[in-house]
Amino acid sequence: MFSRLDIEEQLNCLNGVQKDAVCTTEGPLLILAGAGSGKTRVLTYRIAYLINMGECLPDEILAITFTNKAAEEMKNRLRELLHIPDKLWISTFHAAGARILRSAINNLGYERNFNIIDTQDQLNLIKECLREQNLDFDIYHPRKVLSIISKAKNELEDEVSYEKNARDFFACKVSDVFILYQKKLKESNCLDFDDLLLLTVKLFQEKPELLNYYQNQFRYILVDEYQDTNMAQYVLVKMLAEKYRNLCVVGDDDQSIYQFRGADIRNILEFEKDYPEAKTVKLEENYRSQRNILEAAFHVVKNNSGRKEKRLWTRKSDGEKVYYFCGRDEREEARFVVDEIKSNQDKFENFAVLYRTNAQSRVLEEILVRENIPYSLYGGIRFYERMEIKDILAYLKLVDNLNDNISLKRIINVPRRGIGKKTMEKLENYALSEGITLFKALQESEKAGISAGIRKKIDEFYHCINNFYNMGEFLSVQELVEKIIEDTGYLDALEAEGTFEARSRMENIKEFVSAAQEFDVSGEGKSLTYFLTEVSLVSSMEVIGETEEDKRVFCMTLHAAKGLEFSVVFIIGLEETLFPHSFSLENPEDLDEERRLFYVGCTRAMNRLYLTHARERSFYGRRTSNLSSRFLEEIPEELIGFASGDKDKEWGKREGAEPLLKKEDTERFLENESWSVGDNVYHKKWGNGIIKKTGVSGEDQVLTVQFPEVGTKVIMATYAPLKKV
DNA sequence: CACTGATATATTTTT
DNA sequence: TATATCAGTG
Repeated sequence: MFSRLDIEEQLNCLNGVQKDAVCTTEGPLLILAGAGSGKTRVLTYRIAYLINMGECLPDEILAITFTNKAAEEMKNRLRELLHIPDKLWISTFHAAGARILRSAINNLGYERNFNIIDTQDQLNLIKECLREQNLDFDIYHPRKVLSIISKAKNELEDEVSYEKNARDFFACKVSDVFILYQKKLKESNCLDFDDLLLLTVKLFQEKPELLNYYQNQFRYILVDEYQDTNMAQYVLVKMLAEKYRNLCVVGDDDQSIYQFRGADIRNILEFEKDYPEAKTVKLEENYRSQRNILEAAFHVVKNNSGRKEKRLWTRKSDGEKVYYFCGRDEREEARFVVDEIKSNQDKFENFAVLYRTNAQSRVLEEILVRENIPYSLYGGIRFYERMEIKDILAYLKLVDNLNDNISLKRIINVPRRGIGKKTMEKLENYALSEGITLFKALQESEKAGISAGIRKKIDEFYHCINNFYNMGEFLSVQELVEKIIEDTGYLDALEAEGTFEARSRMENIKEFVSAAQEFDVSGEGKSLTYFLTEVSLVSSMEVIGETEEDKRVFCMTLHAAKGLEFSVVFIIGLEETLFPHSFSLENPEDLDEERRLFYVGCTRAMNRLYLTHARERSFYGRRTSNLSSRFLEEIPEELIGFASGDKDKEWGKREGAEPLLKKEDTERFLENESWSVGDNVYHKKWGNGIIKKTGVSGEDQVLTVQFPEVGTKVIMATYAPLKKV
């Protein structure tokens, strides 16, 4: 424990406003924290202050972050400030909801060992419901229906109240799907992400004594990224904070970038209306970026309507201008980026390349590989979303929760057991008519009218799962996983496949086993249920590619970059229809969100910012040429410098998007695509190989490549996912 | 029931 | 481009 003097000393590293934000512990407090204004620092110090001043005990604080990563980071920082870290409730809304529901969801007719399904499973379930309702996918687009349902849930509308409000024909049909979807979830004892919030609120509504319990426990509540909360989260906070009203929310309306997901910016704009006694603190001093960068970002975001008036300032100098580059196509753009990184004598880890869509990373990656630059790619397919991992998880989920029809259906024929569509139909019908779970129905497959041969297979599967279930108690998660991949023949099946892909799957499974082991060691006898919860909620942005410790260039979407900072930032693909994205062009509100996204991107940069675009790029197979992004035009000309060194070119006229590079410059970036016999190459599907022969067919270069794993293949160099090693 | 190849189709961001 | 779905065959 610190003495009062220690605390004051600790607070000396904060500025006056920050100190104010930390020390105003009682009553509602709104902290408007601009980008780079030391927000995280304020939050962690506030928590440390509360505890060290003896205002409350660690478990009386609830701190909500937007991502698991942010929660982790906050915990780590607090570990340095406090000696008693682990009792704090620091988590995302969803994790907090899951934790509460784990102890009390039986009040809502679910069991405590519920499973959490991810977006993919959600979509499959929606499709299943649509099929059962005989609804045409072309009219009732599954993704669309899912997003309607998800949106409803985030606005605390469950299937019952949605049905009441459904007015037109379409909504009525959606309502039917909603009801069926929810029924299936409940039968399987599964929750989706939205349920974690919706059901927590419901629980509190139906069991006031429970709400009361938590209200008493959480004397101090902090919510980070408040601008990105949705209605369900807003209500949840409001309920919990009602008793003590010691609610501190931190946010920046200019950085609200999740409205597409139901975040409601009004939550922050109207905080003062909800809590009239609230105090507001503005953190406007930016400690991160040089002035030019800040100015450029400001001049873009100021065009948004309905923002809270504010302007960041910095003590730093103007710094360099914002660099601009226009490439001929996306490869030239990528080559420019890589070239700049190489010619700067800076460390790789100081660079970040940000883009609007994950698809843009491919070209970039290609060039980075070719130029031998270590990099990390964030996003894309996440570890726990890989097919093989989801399969193993489905086994675990089923073992942990035998009601889970969703998981059962996923793995009953994985690896192949000869239990196909027809058989499943019979089983499902039987289960439905008897009102039992699918797992139960397996036991009675004879009554379901299934022939003896297949029945044998079903029995085998049943006993296999049953065996896991019975042993589950005595085994660690790692042991259970190992037993599953052995006994089900999952590994054998992969082995038998013998392809490069199968081998990489086995690698991933190995990695999963060690993740399970890690859990067993650190989790101190925590249950399988706990493991599954953790895995379901952790996004764990995966790091793909060369992982030379931390010395690598970071590539990620603009969304993923929120909360991070880098010395040098590239924002690429600044073109109309890409950024701003085409889906946002019709609606001014969506356009504002794109603009905020741009703002977030710019303010990640400390010392240097590059903005690039390409005049032509292939979109989804098709070549398209785009106008340069309107965001570029919104930046005052005097803040812009030309990366190509050509200062005479006119800036920002979209009509006149003539080459901004001189021809010689352009040629510098032109690709020297040469393949020769003997080159070692890497193919996405077939792995490493060696070029045996080169030739030309029409306009395309044809390569004959020998792959040790799969034999010799003839490949079109222009199209194949091929890289030099 | 499993596999193949052809065709269509949509293509953002994440807990 | 990458994936999903479908029809046809083994």
